[in-house]
Amino acid sequence: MKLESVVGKIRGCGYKVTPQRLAVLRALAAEQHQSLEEIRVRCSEVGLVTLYRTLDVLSEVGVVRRLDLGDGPRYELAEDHHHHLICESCGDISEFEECPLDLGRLGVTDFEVSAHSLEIYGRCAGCR
Amino acid sequence: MKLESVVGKIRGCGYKVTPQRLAVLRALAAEQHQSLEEIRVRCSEVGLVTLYRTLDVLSEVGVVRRLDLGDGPRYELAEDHHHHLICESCGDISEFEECPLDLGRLGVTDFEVSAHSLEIYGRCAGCR
DNA sequence: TCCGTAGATGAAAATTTTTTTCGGTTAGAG
DNA sequence: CTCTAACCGAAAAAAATTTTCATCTACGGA
Repeated sequence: MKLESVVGKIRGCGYKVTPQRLAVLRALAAEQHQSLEEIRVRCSEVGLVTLYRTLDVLSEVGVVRRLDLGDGPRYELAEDHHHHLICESCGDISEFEECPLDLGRLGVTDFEVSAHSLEIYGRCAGCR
Repeated sequence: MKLESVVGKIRGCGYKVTPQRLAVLRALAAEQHQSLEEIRVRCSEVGLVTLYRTLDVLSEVGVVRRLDLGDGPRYELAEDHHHHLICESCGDISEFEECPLDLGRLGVTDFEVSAHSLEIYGRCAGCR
């Protein structure tokens, strides 16, 4: 993701671009769907409270996506649209881009769809 | 859902059927996707700790499904397969049965799918 | 470039949520 | 009817998240 556009989004919402926010973004760029603790390790220079607040801000701005994959909350950069494959055996999480969703087949009217999330649970190749 | 089959599942996993567990089941039957607090109100005779443990047991047994729809955890009876429509404006949650998923189109091999969850976010009719 | 200020930061404390401990109780198999 | 593994609730502990508050800083405007 272009840092430039992220900075634009942050400023666009009236927030400031601070070293702490950049550090969190850098930490998030290292790996998708990290837990708070994992992120924290990657940017130990940022205080815990600030980390919570920063993730809130980045989520609000649309740069970060908050996930709930069964174990606690996880966070990832919202660069591309993708879904998750979660192995119930080893806990491994992987992504896939193909969206096997046929929204046309969804028999719902009167609802303006803005986003969706799909998680698939099962057993990964290694665990079978 | 047939109470009988639920009791069977609980016993089948080596758990006992207690008045508290039945009370929680009754509370869950009143409405889908309730928060812990909502459930608690509906079965105030069950201690908080027991409520946590009961939800764990019922989830393990497969009678209850734990949801993460953005705000804290929610629970519902796992009677039928369905997905959720979440209104980002008023927070209302509704269900739909039609599963617009074409798993065949999912380009993933080497993964044994056992379940999936799909949530659709947007604005409901009333909020538009 | 310098200033003023709205927004940001971190440490500590407060809250909220969830889990553990433990002594007493009970469902249900035999 | 008995026995015991499984349960229960209250209190305490631990973990997660939010609030408070005094101080600091990003950055728009002079």
